[in-house]
Amino acid sequence: MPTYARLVTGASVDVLEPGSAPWWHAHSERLRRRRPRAGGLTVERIVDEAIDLVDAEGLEALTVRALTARLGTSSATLYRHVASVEELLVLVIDRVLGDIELPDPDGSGRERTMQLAIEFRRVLLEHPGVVPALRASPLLGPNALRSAENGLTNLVDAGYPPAVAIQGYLAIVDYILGSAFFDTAGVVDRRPDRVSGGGADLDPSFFAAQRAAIDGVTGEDVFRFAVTALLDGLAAAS
Amino acid sequence: MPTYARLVTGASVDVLEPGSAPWWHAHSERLRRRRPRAGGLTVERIVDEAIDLVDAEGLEALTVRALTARLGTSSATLYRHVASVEELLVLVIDRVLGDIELPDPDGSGRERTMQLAIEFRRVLLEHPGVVPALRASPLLGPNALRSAENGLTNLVDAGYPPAVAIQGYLAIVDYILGSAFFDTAGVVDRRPDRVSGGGADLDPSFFAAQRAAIDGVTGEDVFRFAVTALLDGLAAAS
DNA sequence: ACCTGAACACCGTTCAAGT
DNA sequence: ACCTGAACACCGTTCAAGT
Repeated sequence: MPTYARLVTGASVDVLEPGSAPWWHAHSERLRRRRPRAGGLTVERIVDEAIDLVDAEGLEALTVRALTARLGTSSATLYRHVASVEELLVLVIDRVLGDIELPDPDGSGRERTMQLAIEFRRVLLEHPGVVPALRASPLLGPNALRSAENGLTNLVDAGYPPAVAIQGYLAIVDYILGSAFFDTAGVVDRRPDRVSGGGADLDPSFFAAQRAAIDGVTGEDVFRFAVTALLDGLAAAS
Repeated sequence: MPTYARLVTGASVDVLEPGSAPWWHAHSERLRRRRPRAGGLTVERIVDEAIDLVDAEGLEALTVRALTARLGTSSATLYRHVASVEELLVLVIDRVLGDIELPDPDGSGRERTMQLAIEFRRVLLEHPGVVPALRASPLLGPNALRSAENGLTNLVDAGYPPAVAIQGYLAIVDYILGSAFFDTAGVVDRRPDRVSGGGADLDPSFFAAQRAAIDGVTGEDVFRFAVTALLDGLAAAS
C-alpha cells in the first residue's frame, strides 16, 4: 500500500480530514521531513500549477490528468506528494489566502478592519475559480489563521467589547465570503463552449446584472457600504 | 439526435444556459406542452426525488445513476425529461426556494425584512446539501423572483430611498447566502466513511467551532445581529 | 411514441511492474 | 527509492435497437 499518507505518516493518518487541525499538524510534519531532489516534483510546484490551471480554465478543469500533464508527469505520480484532490484543494486555498496583505498596523482598529476586508475580497476576486473550494474545509491553515487573528485584533483595538468583536468578526467574514462567492459566479466557468457561445449563455448572475443595471453601483460599492453598515451596527450594539 | 431540448424546443435551445432568463422562459413553455401519462416520470417527481436524495446523502451522492435507481428507471430515461444534471440542479434550487414563506404583509417594512431574512435562512439550513448549488446559476426562477420582489418591496416600504434599498437588498442577500453557505459547511458531506469515522474527521468548520466556543453564541445569534446591523447602517446612509 | 442496454469518453485512485 | 502503464470502479451523456 504505497499511498503517500501511509508511507510517510503512518497508517492512521489517511483517516484525518484534510483541512482539520490535526491534518494541518501532520502536514507540516510531513513537509519538514521532505528532502526534495533537484528538479523533482514538490508540493509547492503542484499547488502553484494547480492555481495557474484554475485561474486559466476554472475549477472544473482541475483534474489529476490535466494537472500532471502540465507538470510533465503521470497522474499516478501526483499521489506520491498529495493524498487526494481534496487535500490538494485545501492546500490551494491556504496558498491563495497567503496573498492577503495585512493592513498597516499604524491605522485605527476600524481602518484596519476595512482595509483587511477589502484586501481579503481583492485576493478572492483575483482567483474567482478557487472561491467555491473555500467551503470544502475549515479554514485552519497557517495563512487563514494569520488573517483571522489580525481581523479579531483589529476589532478589539477598535474598542468593541470582546463578545461584540467576535460576533462582528464572524458577521464580516461571512459577508466577505458570501459576497465574493456570488460576485464570482458566472466568471468561473470558462469552458470553451460557454465562452465562445456569446449572448444569452454568458448571462451574468442575477446580482451582478442588478448591479450593472443601476448606474455606477458596483460590487465594490455594495461591499464598502455593507461593511460600513456592519461596523456602525457593531458600534450601536456596544 | 433525441436529446430532450432539441426534440421539444428546437435545435437552438440546448445552447441556452440553464437558469438564465431565456432558459426559464423556454422551460415554462416546455412544461405547458407536457401531457404526462399516468404513472409516468415527470420533472416534478425527478426534482422531488433529487431533493430527498441530497437531503439524505449530500450533493455528491446526486448522480444520474443513483437518482434513476431511486426512480425505478434507467439512467438514459432521465434525459427525456431533463437536459443535463446542471439543469436538474437549477430546478432543485428554485424548488427549494419555493418553501420560503413570505412575511405577514401587515408588519412594517423593517419587520418584514427581518422575517424574510430569517425565513430564507431557515429554508436553506433545512436543505444544507443543496446550498452549494445556489451558485451554479443566476437565481431567476419563479420562486427566486417572488422572494426577490418581496425583499425589495419590504425595504422600500421601510422608507429607504430606492438607491439605498437596492444596495441594502443586495448586501443582505449576499450575507444571507454567505452565512448559510458557511454555516452548512461540514454538515453536507454525509459519505458513510466520514460519518462513522468519529472524532477528528468530524471537525466542524472554523466558524462553527468558534461559535461553539463562545457560550450561547449561535449562528442564529450572529445572523440576527448582522442583519440588524445592516438595517441600522442602511438608516444611517439614508 | 416511449424506453433502455450498451457504449463512449471521461473521472479519481491504485498497484504491479518497471528503472 | 522513485516513477508509471494499465487497470478498476466510477462519472455524465448518447444512441442504436428494442417494445
